[in-house]
Amino acid sequence: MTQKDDFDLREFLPYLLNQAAEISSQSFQRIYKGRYGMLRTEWRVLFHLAIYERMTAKDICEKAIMHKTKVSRAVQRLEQRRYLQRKPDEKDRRHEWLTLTSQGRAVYEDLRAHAQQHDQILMQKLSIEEITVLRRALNALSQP
Amino acid sequence: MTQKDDFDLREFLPYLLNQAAEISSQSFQRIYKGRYGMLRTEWRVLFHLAIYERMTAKDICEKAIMHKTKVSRAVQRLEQRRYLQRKPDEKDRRHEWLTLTSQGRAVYEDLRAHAQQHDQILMQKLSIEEITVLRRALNALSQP
DNA sequence: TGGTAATAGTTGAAAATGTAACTAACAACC
DNA sequence: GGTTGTTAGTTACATTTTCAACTATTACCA
Repeated sequence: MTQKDDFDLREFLPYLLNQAAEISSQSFQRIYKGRYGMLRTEWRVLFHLAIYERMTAKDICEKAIMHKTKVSRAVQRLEQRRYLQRKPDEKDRRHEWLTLTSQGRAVYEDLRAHAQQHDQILMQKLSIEEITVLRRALNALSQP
Repeated sequence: MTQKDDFDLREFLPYLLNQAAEISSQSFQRIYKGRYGMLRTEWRVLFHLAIYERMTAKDICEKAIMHKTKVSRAVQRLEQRRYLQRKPDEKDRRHEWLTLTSQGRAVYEDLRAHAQQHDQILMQKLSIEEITVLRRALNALSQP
């Protein structure tokens, strides 16, 4: 099992990104899954609602770059657990405004604290300068 | 929908990484899926075998950080399409050595060319310096 | 030697995801 | 006003993934 080719997988960005994303997500996953039985789609929706306060499912799709069926199902489950509320828009009843309940906000606060802690640990693997460049680069790559 | 919190999702590494990984994978997916009907797990196994020539499923699990059931199923499908061959180890018949067939190598060559092209496009979003730092950082984050 | 533990890999059922078709509400145009 | 098109969101079904249990083989050790 010795490397042969001139092409190095370790330089192929989609591969590298996926690898890093996978590994750096795992320990955070243990937290939201272990404490609240949540899925990745769910904490993402929860966090968006916490940060933006009031969004439609469509808004979340765009901000989080998630497919609408994923968002739809995540919202359903978060609603079942009473983490969020829906209110149809009076003027355009196709829209539903989503907001967190106080229970949802509490869960967010807890997870956010863990997320920040988790981020600290990740960042210890990098220098300040690397972190800055990394964030900038990831943001650039995230523009479709 | 205005931002409120002091916590910024756009600085949370697992989120950023996931976003960037997702988006930068999509156009490559169109290629391996469109041309060969392959899945992400499958091109990853194919590429590993092309580069390392001869591996067991276990080796692939470790290198690619994939669960053994994913690898097992990807190997099955690649075998069905005659992209790889299995040979049981004579000394320890729990191991199976996997190698690409010439057909598998041809598919790899084709996909590799596209991968490199795809990487070029991604890298146009970044400066040389950013690319260097990004690769280094992603490799660092990929160490569990 | 025999019995237990460990390892490589597979399988089946349950959970999650992707795709496409669907409903309901609104818009636009004649 | 009625027909057609668009948009937000849901649902049904097929495909993938996950999790746990399983087989087969080798290692360990009394």
